[in-house]
Amino acid sequence: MPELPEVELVARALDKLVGGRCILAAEIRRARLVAGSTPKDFSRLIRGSCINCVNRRGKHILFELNGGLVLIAHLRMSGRFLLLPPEAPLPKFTHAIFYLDDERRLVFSDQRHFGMMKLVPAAQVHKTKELRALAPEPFSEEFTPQYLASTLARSRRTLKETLLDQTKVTGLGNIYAAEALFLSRVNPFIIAADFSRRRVGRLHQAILDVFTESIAHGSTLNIDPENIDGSYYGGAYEGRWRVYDREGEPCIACGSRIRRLTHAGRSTYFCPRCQRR
DNA sequence: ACCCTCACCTGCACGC
DNA sequence: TGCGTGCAGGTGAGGG
Repeated sequence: MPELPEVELVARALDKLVGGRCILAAEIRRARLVAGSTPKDFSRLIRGSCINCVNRRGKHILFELNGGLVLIAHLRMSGRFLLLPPEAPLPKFTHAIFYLDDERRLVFSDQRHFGMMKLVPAAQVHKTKELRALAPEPFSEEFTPQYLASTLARSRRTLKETLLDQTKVTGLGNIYAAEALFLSRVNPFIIAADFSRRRVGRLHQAILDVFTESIAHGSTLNIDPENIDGSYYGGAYEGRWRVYDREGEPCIACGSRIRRLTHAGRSTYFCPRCQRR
């Protein structure tokens, strides 16, 4: 269920915890986890690799291995990386185990089975179907208000749908899209192409602000790979949502009741007063 | 190129 | 207590 801030924090934590470690062996327990490969081939390919560093692109985690391979992982809704000490039992829904050279195991567990992993040559990473169509990184120089304005101008879908499209803006999910729209006081149901160009700057800034704030506060979820007993919930940023999951509660700005509408198959939370069309 | 629907899974909260 | 229903933070395939 992670969005950009969670994935960023997971990647940073993994970089610190497993950067420099080597993978002695890998065990894939759920075949469909590894896209485009068999568990056997995947394990054979990754065995003996050392992890140079761990990065992020969009919501994908990139393990850069020596030997010219990159492991691309996506957590989707419920995927989680855990670093288990030698005696710790495997969590439920363990789909992959990487045996490291420090006696620990890096485990991928995923209740809803939506997560995926893929090994690709380093030179091909950004040409894979997973990464090649992604929009610019929100914190890159490319992601300017002008970029956002011209992207929105070409979409006939609503702002909310367009913001969730990773080829238009990368990193937003259902929570932070709602938060960014609220913060900039923009109505989620405006057709993107009809959105006033004058207001794009404020929306652009709000996107950066919700990401920055959440990363700084430790995100909404408890994604610490070393917190192997903890629940997924209980992240430091939890409870700081301004509109998400607050249906019927008072708007923090005006006191109106926050509304929830199902839109494009997903819940959209907004303040009917602050976010008028 | 764009946009829509459905599919992938398990668990949990809710109402009866 | 049990059972049915709808919902959950993400994306890709396949169709038009």
